[in-house]
Amino acid sequence: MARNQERKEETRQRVLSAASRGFRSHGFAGIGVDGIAKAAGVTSGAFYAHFGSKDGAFGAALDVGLDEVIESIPKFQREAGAKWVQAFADYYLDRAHRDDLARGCAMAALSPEVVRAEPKVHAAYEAKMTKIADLIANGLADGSADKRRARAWAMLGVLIGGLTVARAVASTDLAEEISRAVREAAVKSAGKARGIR
Amino acid sequence: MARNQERKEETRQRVLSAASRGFRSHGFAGIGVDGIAKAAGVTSGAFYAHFGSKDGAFGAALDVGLDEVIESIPKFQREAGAKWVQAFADYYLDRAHRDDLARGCAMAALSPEVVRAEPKVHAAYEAKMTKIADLIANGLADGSADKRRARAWAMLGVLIGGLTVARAVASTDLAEEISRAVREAAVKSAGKARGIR
DNA sequence: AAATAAATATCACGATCGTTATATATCAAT
DNA sequence: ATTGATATATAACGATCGTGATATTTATTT
Repeated sequence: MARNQERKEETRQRVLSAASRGFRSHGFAGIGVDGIAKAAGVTSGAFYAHFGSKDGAFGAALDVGLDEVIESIPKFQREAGAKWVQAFADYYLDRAHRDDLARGCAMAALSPEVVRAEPKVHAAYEAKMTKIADLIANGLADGSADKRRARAWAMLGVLIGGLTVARAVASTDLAEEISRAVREAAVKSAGKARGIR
Repeated sequence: MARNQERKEETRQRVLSAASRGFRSHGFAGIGVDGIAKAAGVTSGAFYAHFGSKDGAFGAALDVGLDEVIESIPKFQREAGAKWVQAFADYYLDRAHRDDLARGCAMAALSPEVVRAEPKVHAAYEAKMTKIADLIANGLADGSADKRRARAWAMLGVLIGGLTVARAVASTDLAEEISRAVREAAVKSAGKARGIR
């Protein structure tokens, strides 16, 4: 029985990760259940054994995608100290991240899809995004808690919007120009930062 | 013959405007040709008489959507003078605009779709977005042309990203909190502005 | 080795997908 | 009134959509 559960969990992971990549690359409506299942090396039967519906798989993919952000922020705050905002912005607008839509940040790839999603997804998104903003605010110095969270939203906004525009333009040169401008603005919007040990 | 062309142009406008609303509301893959045609009160036959393909209709919708922005920026610069950035940001994050995805800003609704589009669409997007950034930069004071355009990209980024996040959260209260933060950050990122007469 | 349970595959459903070919309706010009 | 052109509608194509029912394979227990 143990081997069985292991196998099932492994398949679940493969389907979930294929769903994450698929939804980020093609949007919710841009890929089908069969396409996700095929990318995971299974059929739609296995898909429905693990996730009750396409919406369910999207919710799960969104959850793990935002959890990745929730885990990554404190990591930057620990490793880069008071310069963590600059480090995070550098990573966020880096060419490697810009070019990797399938594995890139869930906030940028999935937020536009959440806009059109059912209420339950909005609620889950709100909970995770609030957590992310609070983690960021906790790594900022000076000002009241409210002001720091406002700066966190500003930083998130410019990173997400900037990455989207940089990805949408045609030329690498312009994408680089936008990336430079957005990195600088993110650091400025966040204001004084502080490392977390 | 004149009456015929008039009718045709009128139908074209109805289909184009239905396509604009449909793509903004549901994304490129989220609505079909039949759905757009039905919303315009015609059938897919008429759709294909005016636009050779679904991609063609998306390109046209993107064009007119970004042209709306290109026309609106100088209007704000004329009417609100040196406070035009604040006025634009206020409008952009206003509840009315947040709640109207179908008729809202094309940059916010369609940029994520352009990311996945064919190269021709990327090129058209780049041309229009460059125009928009230059119009904005022209309404900013101080600094070199390069610096002003960098501030324009920053302002665009935070507005687009901020609106997307505000639209995706569940509660109106949080959407308002984000909107306030983003408005302030947009004005700050743009720096000193100047009206255009 | 046989029986049971669980995981995955197969198949089929009606609906909709984007697109093309053809038919019908509407118009201007004769 | 009739012709010719043009705008739109109808119908059909194969493909894919999301999902449920059922069959088959695989693993565990007796």
